[in-house]
Amino acid sequence: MKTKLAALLLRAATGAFADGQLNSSDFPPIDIEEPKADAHGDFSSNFAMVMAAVQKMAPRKIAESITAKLEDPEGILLKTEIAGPGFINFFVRPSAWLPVLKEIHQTDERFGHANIGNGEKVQVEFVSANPTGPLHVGHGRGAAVGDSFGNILSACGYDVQKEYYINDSGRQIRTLGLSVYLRLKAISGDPVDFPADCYQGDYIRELAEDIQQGTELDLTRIPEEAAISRCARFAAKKILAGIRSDLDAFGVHFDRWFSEQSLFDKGLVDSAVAEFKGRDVIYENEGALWFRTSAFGDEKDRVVVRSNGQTTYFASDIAYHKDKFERGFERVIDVWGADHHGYIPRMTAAVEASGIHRSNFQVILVQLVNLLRGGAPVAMSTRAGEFVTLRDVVDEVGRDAARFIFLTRHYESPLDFDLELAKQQTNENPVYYVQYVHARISSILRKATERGVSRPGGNNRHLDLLTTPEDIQLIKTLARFPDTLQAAARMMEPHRVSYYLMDLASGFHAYYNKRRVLTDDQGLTQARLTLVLGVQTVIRNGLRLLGVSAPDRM
RNA sequence: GCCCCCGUAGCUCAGUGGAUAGAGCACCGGAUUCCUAAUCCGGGUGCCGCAGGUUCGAUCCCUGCCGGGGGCACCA
Repeated sequence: MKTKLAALLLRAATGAFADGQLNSSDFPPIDIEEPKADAHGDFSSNFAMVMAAVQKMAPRKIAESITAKLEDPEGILLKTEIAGPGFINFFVRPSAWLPVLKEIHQTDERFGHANIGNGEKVQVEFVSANPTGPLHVGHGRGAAVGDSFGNILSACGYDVQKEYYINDSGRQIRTLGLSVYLRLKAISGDPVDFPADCYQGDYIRELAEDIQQGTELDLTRIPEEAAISRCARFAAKKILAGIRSDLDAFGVHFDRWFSEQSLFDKGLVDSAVAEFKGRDVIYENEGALWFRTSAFGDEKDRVVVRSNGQTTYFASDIAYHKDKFERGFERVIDVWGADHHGYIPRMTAAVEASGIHRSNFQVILVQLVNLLRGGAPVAMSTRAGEFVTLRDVVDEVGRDAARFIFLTRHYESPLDFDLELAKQQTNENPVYYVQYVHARISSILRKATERGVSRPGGNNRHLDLLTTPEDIQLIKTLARFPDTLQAAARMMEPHRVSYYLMDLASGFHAYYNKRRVLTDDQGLTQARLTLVLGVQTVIRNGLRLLGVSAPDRM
């Protein structure tokens, strides 16, 4: 509808210029918006105001010239008005909305999808938690945001790959191995001191018990480094399996799990370092190798190989992101926790040094989650192993509620996640409010079948019986869905879909209380069944993008 | 000290440079012989943190300040 109106405006403006009514044919891009106030019509454009300076004319005067030339061959418009400082307001003929229902019926699960992405290859990397412990609630938020955003991009015509980067190499993994090893020794009675940086959760104890059961070898009696390394590999593998299963339970699936260690195994870290060294982007100072990130906007240079010869995680990250673009992704999006924001300049620098334009690398910084129970903070400490895991949360409040709540805030806002609230089935927990629409409509359909009412196709001839303001209002809301998805994709804001669904749900519930779907009038019943089927389809499509189920009964 | 995010109704939060800034919760009152009451309808709230600037127009963009949270390493 918006694109149609924009085309009409442009044609009218061109006509007005040809007639000498306008001074310039240098027209700005046409922006059509939906006014908040009904009195301002269904759509509105600031076209005339925006070009006032170029035309050297009063905005209202321009608007008059344009609307005078406005043609409406399809009869979409009831009227146009010039209002305020020069807005052109469009009032759409109610029946012009009806074809939307046909479109929903025809495109069904693809309704709302678009092709603004043009098949562009995009990678979304998210979660990527180190396999040193179970996922916590913050990871859950990143998972919900990354997964849903990936879904939305796919729906908008991007060729999306979702990837999880496994930090299965380096210092933290060794610390994990050491933690398990020391716990193992403690279990077998050796006196041990646990260094402060060791992990101490119950899961470490379980891992220690598991590894000893799984082998004939007494790991406390073999050389220490070998034992630690063995513990590390075992523990990382086991924890990663747990992470996969937790994400699976959360409804999050990755196209690829990318191992950091594989970069070393293929020599990609060494070759990246060598390449940048050859180009003098990496240089040596005080025995360490430094990446010249300051030449690309970072505040100072960063170490990639320490003076003891060990590479830093940054070194792997450089090789990893280089590899991403070499795999053909035109755009790479990383979803990180907000505590990593200081890492953005150096990563961007590395990408740019690799010959990629910095705008092709984007980071979504997801703010922290405060876990509450009944308003009181839940104390958590990763090192001490006292925390509520993502799995705990999903088990307690359910996958649907958890996923939806993570997407009811802009990701740049800190989120209070209250476990008690998440379990409540009130309007403060809107996932049920939205799902209830789907269930209610299923119920209407069951009732219709019971009464022997046939289910309408999209082409039913009775749609023009949908004439009440409530009918039209609901269809208008449905018509907004494609725009909502595109805005969510363009602005990288999946929460827009959640808010849209709440809005649609509110519209439907109001409709349900005011109008009957199954009436004595066969034609009207057919028409309204088509309408509520449309609502159900859009709810289902939206929820699917968010990874939330659409139940037929509640 | 430097960097990032936040500051909008009593609370939790939406808000794409546009017109009279919106929801939910909480509070009060009402609606169900009839498709699921996990629902709906009515009732009122705002120096959009403060001060400048850009603009025909700023909650939105820019600068400074105030308040809250997070981050600064040859850690990740």
